[in-house]
Amino acid sequence: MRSGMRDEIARLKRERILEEARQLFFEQGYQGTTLDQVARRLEVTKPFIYSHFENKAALLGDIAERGTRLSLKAIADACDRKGDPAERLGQAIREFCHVVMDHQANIAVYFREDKYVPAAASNRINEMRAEFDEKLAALLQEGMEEGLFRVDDVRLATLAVGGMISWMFTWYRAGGRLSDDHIADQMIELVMRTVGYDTSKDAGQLPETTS
Amino acid sequence: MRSGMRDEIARLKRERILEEARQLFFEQGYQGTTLDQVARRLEVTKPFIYSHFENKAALLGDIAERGTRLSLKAIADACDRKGDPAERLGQAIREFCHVVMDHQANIAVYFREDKYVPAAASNRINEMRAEFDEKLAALLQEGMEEGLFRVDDVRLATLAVGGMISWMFTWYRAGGRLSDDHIADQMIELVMRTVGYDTSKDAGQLPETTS
DNA sequence: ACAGTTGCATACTTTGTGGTAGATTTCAAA
DNA sequence: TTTGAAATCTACCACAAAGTATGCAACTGT
Repeated sequence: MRSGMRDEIARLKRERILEEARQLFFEQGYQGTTLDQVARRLEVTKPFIYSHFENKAALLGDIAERGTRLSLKAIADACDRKGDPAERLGQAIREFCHVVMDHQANIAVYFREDKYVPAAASNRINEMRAEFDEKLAALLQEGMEEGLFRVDDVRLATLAVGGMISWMFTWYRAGGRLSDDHIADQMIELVMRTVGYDTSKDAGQLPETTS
Repeated sequence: MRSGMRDEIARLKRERILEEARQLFFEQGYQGTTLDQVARRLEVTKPFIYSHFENKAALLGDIAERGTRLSLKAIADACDRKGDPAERLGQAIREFCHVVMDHQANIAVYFREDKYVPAAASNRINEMRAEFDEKLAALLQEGMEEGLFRVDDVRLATLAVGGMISWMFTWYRAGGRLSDDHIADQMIELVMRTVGYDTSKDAGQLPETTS
């Protein structure tokens, strides 16, 4: 067996452990979940987990870090793209919405269990969160300077927009009344208004006073 | 000693216990806080707490329930008042903002520790949350019908607005860059835009195309 | 086929903390 | 001052769950 394959298998095992842990932490809380429960779901025993992770908190750290990394990536990718700030903001919100919906458990577990994330992971997460806010704020600022957006306080608007989308992890249910794409479209619309973008400038929208 | 005074003292003691518990739960998490720590802060011992509360979860239940009750009251009071929907929404958001800022620990602890709130309190909380959403949604609906607001989906807009304000518990710091009143004013402005209210109709605002 | 290494289960220890029984103090009323 | 009850402390228990020592089994490479 080539040694690359061992690593691949080890990575797969880690992934499966994280998968079950994330689901149980999401459903029952971090402290409300025992490692024996996680092991039982995987049809293994506790030492199996300990042979792949340092301790229980390491599981939480990985789960939380992934949620943050994906969120940052969604925003960063869209922000760094070409196009006018309105288009880029729309795309950033769309991707962030999908991250929240597709990785709801990661995001929810992180925000709830923040306090128990190991310091090393927590530091990395805080850096990513700072970068997330900076990217988003910079995009709003740019839009302001181009006269596309209008807000009194960019920092506050950033928090408001970020919160509006992040909050989705509390109410989103897969397979609900609305499709994921529809939810994302709607949220984009609401965000655009929040930052004072005049959607009547876009094609296919009725200006307010047409007669 | 009149028996009324005993009750008053008992209530005071309960309040002090809740006060310290709330602060510690907020700072360290519910499971991260021991009852011995709470007792130590009060300069008493554990059985003192048990003579006033059934168990640890009862503390959490009371803390969580209060946060929800105050949030609901803020929205309900403003919604049930007279005035046009825009004024009432503005007032509702203002009061809700102040609840989040003044009772941040209650709100934060509830959202984080949701899973560990006893069933009885949890049921009452869920009823209040449903009422919160209904009141807010009804107000948006009313504003829609009067042509003041414009959103594609009232339910989604309600969640977005509620989330934008609720999320404040994650970033608000007392004594920060902006005053509480200023933050509330700004949030009202952002919410009004989100629901499609045309603020240029208000006095003192410049219409977009004046020349 | 065999040696050596890796991986995991059995079964155990340890510790922290929620919760409690019973002793003791405090205090109002007589 | 005495008394009885309410309030609170001292000291303890029970137990759950994180983490581990030891050994066995299953692969890998020669």
